[in-house]
Order: sequence, then structure tokens, then C-alpha cells
Amino acid sequence: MTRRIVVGLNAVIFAVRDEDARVLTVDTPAASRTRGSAGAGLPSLPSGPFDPAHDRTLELSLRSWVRQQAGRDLGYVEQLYTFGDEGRDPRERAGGPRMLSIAYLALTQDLPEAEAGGRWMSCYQFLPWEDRRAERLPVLDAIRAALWAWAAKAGDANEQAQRGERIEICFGLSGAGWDGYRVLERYELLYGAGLTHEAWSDRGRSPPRAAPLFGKPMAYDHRRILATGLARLRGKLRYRPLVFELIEEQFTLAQLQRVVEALSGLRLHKQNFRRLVGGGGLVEKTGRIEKRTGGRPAELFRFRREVLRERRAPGVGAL
Amino acid sequence: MTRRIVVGLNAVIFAVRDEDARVLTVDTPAASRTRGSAGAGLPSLPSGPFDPAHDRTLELSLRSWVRQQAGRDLGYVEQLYTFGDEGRDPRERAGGPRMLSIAYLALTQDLPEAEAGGRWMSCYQFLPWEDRRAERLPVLDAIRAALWAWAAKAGDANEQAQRGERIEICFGLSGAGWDGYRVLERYELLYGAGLTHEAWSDRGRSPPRAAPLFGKPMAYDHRRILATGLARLRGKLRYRPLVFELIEEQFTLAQLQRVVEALSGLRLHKQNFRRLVGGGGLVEKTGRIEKRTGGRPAELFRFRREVLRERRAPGVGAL
DNA sequence: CCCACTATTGCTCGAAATGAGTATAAGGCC
DNA sequence: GGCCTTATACTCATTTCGAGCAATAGTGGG
Repeated sequence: MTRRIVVGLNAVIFAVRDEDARVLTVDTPAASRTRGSAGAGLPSLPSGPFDPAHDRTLELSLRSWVRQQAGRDLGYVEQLYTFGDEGRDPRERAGGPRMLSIAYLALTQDLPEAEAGGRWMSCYQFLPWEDRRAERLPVLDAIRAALWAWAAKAGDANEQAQRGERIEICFGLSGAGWDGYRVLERYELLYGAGLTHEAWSDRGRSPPRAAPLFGKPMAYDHRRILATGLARLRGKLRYRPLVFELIEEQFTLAQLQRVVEALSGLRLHKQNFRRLVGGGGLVEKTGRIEKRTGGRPAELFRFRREVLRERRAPGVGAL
Repeated sequence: MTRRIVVGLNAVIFAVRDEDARVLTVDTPAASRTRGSAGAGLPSLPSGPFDPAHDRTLELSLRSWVRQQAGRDLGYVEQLYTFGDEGRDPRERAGGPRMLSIAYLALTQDLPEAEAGGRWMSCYQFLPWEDRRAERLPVLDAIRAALWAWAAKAGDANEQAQRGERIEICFGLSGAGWDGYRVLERYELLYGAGLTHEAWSDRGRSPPRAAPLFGKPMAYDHRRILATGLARLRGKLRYRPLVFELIEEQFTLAQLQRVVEALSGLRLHKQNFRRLVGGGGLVEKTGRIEKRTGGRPAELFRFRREVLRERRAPGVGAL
């Protein structure tokens, strides 16, 4: 009845560079590696303790240890989700305390080359199926094949149909098409179908030979947390001007578009994007010009703050 | 460093009856009343302990004590937010443990007359400015007046402008109009302006005489949690078919519309609503007829599950 | 049986947003 | 200058959205 609870804070910190959505990772301390993946130094999300004696609020606590570890202040921060399933951290097993993690989403624009073993890695190494900017994505075909095989293995016809429906909705095979927002649902579907490393290592087993496993694994349930963060970010991009937290103060429309594409994992129609952000009042000209475009020089824009008063849902909607 | 943490679970349980959005409340145990409001038996949200020794997941924990207290199973449940600010629970003060609350949103359709002191209360008793179904809302004028007075009291002109902008955005005075989603922002603005009971009682003070205070108070920070829940519900209504968790299996379009109106706090154009849900494939005819309408009998509809495959964001969008 | 009343249902119409395409402008580079 | 590249300006058909008009099918009163 009086098992101890330890509360940790996790941060999913996003940045964009070189047309790539990146997340800050750290090396997992060897002492706390998961069993099934022992020896593999898996990346994990930055995390720190919540100290109930000193931290006045959860967010301040997060900001303070990130400042200490990364040597810089976070800009935009919002709470994501609290993860508390039994067994999500192997340190619980040996009669240890129950581990809760409160995850936060954070956005930053310049990438400080992180100290203390931190590394900026592309999100899409961990969730490769989420990047649909390329014309053809071989990994998606492989995933679909593996998922259909899993659906076919279901016990009764009813469950087969249910699995099929989930696959269609999650991976955009039905009339609705691909929904960039369903990042977490897709990860959980793959996990449930035994198509991620974590699905096996969490149960202390090693995957069957020749089993297809998709994406690089992370330690603990951190890939799930990353998926939660990316889903939230993509969702909110539609109706809040979050992009501007991730880009310099002045930018060309092409730069802005590339950042949005990197985050949404989709290619956008250039002229319509320009109409959307320009006509929608989301950005305004600065009058200055950027010449290093390779073609015609581009005008520099900045975020137009007044849009917050004018539009109900100022974002790059309809991804 | 080793202050104890107690984790509690809160539930914001919504239901709709008599064209009114209701939330399940319980009487606050006298032992743990807040100082400033001592004597007033304030309603609070149902809450229960999270027992790290026995509860495998947070959601199962929530479901189990709700089942015990209310004698029934919850349907739709989703995690809302984790509240952990110092001082949000007066039990922390006497050197007690740090209190964290993980809040959940739950939806249910039939209202069991709750046992154990539970009562279904209209949300809009606590957040009266959120119900804009009536033509003219005196409370809104009073709120605006009080907020402008607060803005005028700001130190420098810069802060005055900032306050003014927040007021305009939150209360729909600018071009963007009213955004039903910003429930929490509005509550926090009022709280910050000292226009709620809790703003004073949290600091152990009593409000100045003749200070306008809006909405019924709840215990602790539960009104903030309620606002968080209502915001989430309204937001999600737009792109997920959550309404159907709150209504009987078969319903007329007018009934459905009244439920949506109760939740969104807005009046909707009848014919367009019908087009939205019918044409959008969200509902389908059952063939049966409801005669007790007072006018022309109405057809009965049901939720059309296939819409999940067909549309990316099946909801009653654009409230 | 006709009529007033009520609420449902079907339809129209213009404004606005959306998706996709064509054309033109302004740099660098050979 | 001619060519390549990218930015920017317009066009056009389609869909969606907001708002109103009209017809329909019941009830209850005289």
C-alpha cells in the first residue's frame, strides 16, 4: 500500500535543421538498460527528476534541469501526457519504486550542439513511416504487408475485420487518406502487432528470426512518448502558430514551407501554401530580401502577431 | 529531497440532460477544505487515490474507483492533464506530502443518480460565461467591464496593451470572434484578474467588498480542471465523433443538435447542422420514427461507424 | 374537416475556402 | 544573351459554409 512513487519528467524537444525534424536524445545510462536490449546503447529522451521538495511547478522543474543539462533555456513548452503503466521502466522490477513520467513537448529554433552526450537525431529514424515527403516510400509497403499478415493471423473473422479497419484508418488506405495527426495510433498499432523492437524487449523476449521490425528503437517507452509529441505538434500546427517557434525571426516563404513539410511529413503545394500564410495574414513582409536562394531572390517575412486577434485558429491548417 | 509524493486521480465526467451539459460533483470532505472558503461546503470533482502497489495503469485505477463509488463503468475515458503546482491542495501546507493530480475526461450517456453524495451539476454554474446559447448574456457584459477595469489598472502602458489583447482574444471581441475552445484561457484570465473566488482563497485572503466574482467556486483547483476538461471536449467534438458517447443509440437530429449545442455553448443553424451530419455521413437513418416531437414526427438516426474510414476528421467541425 | 401551430425536411444562393494549374519575374552562371 | 533556378502573381473549377425560403407531416381546437 505504501510503495514509493518516483516522478520523472521527460522532454520531447523538437528543432528543425536541413529540412529535417529533429529530436534531442541522450545516451541511456548503462545501469538502467532494458533487459531485452542489453548491450545496445539505445537513445532515450532527456529526462530529469521532479523534486517535490524544491520544484514549485512541474514546468519550472523541467525548465530548470534542461537549462542545467543543455546550458540553455527552452522557449515554448507544453505538457504532453503522463505515462504510468506498470513495467514501463525496468527499474521497477526489482521491487523498486513505481515510476511515473510526465512528458513535455518543447520547441526550440537554434540547435545548440548539445553537451553531456546529447544528440539531435531525425524523428524519422525512429518513426520512418511518418515521413511521406518522398514520392515512394518502400518502408510503407513493407509495413502494410506485415500488418496485413498480422491481421490475417487473428483468431476469428470478427477480429480480423477489426484489425483490418484499424490498419486502413491508421495508414490511410481508406477514403479518408493519410492523416498526419495519427502518429501515436500508428505506433501503437505496430507495437501491438509485434512490429517494433520494444514490443518484444518489453516482454523480455527477442523477436523471432526474420520478423520485420520498423524504425530504430529507443529506450523504455520513449518511442511512444516521441510519437505522442509528434502527434501533438502536428495537430497543433494546424490551428496555432507554433511553426514560428522553430524558425528564425525572419524567413522566406520557401524556408517556412520546408519547416512545415519537415514537421508534417508531407509535401505541400507551393502556391497554395503561400496564399494560405500570406492571404491568411499569418506573415508579413519585412521589406528585406534574401538573395542566396539559387534563383530569384525571395522576400523575407516575419510572423504577424496581429493575426492572433483576427483569426480564430491561426495555423497552417488542412495539412 | 525525499518529500513524499501522493498521486491522486481526478475525473471530469460529463453527461447531457435536459439540454444541459452536466458534470459529476461530490461534496468536499470537511477535513480538507481550503482555508479561505472554510465553512462553505464547496463541490469538487470525484477523485480517488492512485495506488502504486496495485493499480497496473492509471486509467484502470481511475475506472476501478469510479466503478466502486458510482456503481457503474465509465465508457469513453481519456487523460487530460497532470496538475502539480505547489499549494494547489491545502493538505500540502502542514509539511504534508506533495500532491499531484492526474485528471481524466470521461463521457457517459445515462445519468445514474449518483450515490455517495455525488450530484450532477450544470457546467455553466461554474463557468457561466461559457454558455452563449441565450441571445443576450448579462454576465458577459459584467465580465468585460470588470476585465477592462483590471486592464486599466496595469502598471505601464505596455502591460495594459497586453492585457487588452488577452481580453479581446479570449472573449471574442476582436475579428476572430468567440472561440468555444478557449475555455481554460478564459478561466485563467479571470483567475489572474482576481475575478474568481479561488483567486483569493488560494492566497488565504478574502476578496475585497463589492469585488465582482464570477461563477460558483469549486474546491481546490477543480474549477480549473473542469475548464481544462470542457476545453478538451469542445476541441475534440470538432474532429472526433465524441457526441455519440453522450447520447442514446438512436436519436433525432434535433436531439443530437441540442446535445452539441449544450456542450459547445452555442446555437447552431438547424438546416446546416442537418447537412453537416447527414451529408457528412456521420449518421444514418434507422427507418424508425419518433412521434413525440410536438410537430412533424422526426426520423430516428444512429451513428454511422463507416465514417471513420471515409473521413479524416469526423466530427461536428466548425463550431 | 379546416385551420393554426409546431417541428422536420428539402432546396437555393452567394461568399469563402480549397486544390491544381499557368504565366511571369528576377536573380546567378555559362 | 541564353539558360537554369526559384519566387511570385493570377486563374479557374470545385467544395464547403453561412443564411434564408419553402414545403411537409404530424397535433389539437373549433
